[in-house]
Amino acid sequence: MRNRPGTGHCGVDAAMGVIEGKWKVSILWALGEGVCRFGELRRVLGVTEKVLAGQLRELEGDGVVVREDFGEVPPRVEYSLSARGLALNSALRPLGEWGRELLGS
Amino acid sequence: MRNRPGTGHCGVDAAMGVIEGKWKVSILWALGEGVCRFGELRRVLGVTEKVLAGQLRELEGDGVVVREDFGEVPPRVEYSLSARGLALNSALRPLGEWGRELLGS
DNA sequence: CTGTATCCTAGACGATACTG
DNA sequence: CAGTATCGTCTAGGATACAG
Repeated sequence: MRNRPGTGHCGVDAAMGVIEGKWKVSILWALGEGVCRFGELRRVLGVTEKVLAGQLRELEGDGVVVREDFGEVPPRVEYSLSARGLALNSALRPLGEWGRELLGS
Repeated sequence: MRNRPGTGHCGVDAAMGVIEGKWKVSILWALGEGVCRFGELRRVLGVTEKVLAGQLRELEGDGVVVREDFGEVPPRVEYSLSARGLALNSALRPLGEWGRELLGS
């Protein structure tokens, strides 16, 4: 969903652009628990390789996720949160509390 | 975008469900400035009636926006934020700051 | 194991016309 | 003015197959 309007709340829009994607916040959440391998992430979330790879590429491009390739055979790649990713997770917390209240009402 | 996973960060997911939609946060932002009529909103955002109406219905259904119909002729309808909507706007602020930092880097 | 390449579908969004 | 009704488009996401 590109082409977001820039009505003045630009910061939120920028953040939404980063978060947008069906699995992004789930990935952020999972990586918040600690480093995670591709396949592990895949199993936990229950998402196809193509989609997971895509979301990870975007998160990586936005600098919130770090990809580390160990260049081994068989392949071993680990994903983790960058400092920026950690900050994003924190910024998401109030929203999470708001949502939780919504659920319990 | 329904069918979000429930990996444990359920609150954020619930919130994302409410916010999801190209114009939702813009609407929230605009109404944060004060009460607003349908056409006014439409002009400010530059969105079609159909889409705006849809987004407003959903926000109303989620209890963050209040619709007041004055039953006049010609029609006069005003939209505003509920207490819950105000809280949502506040919960969005940290995310906005995170996004702003992202922009200025 | 960690991806990429194709193909396909649902649904969000937009353009336009119309109504009370 | 504040919508509803139709129709068309576009793309994110899913299924599947294949590759290094």
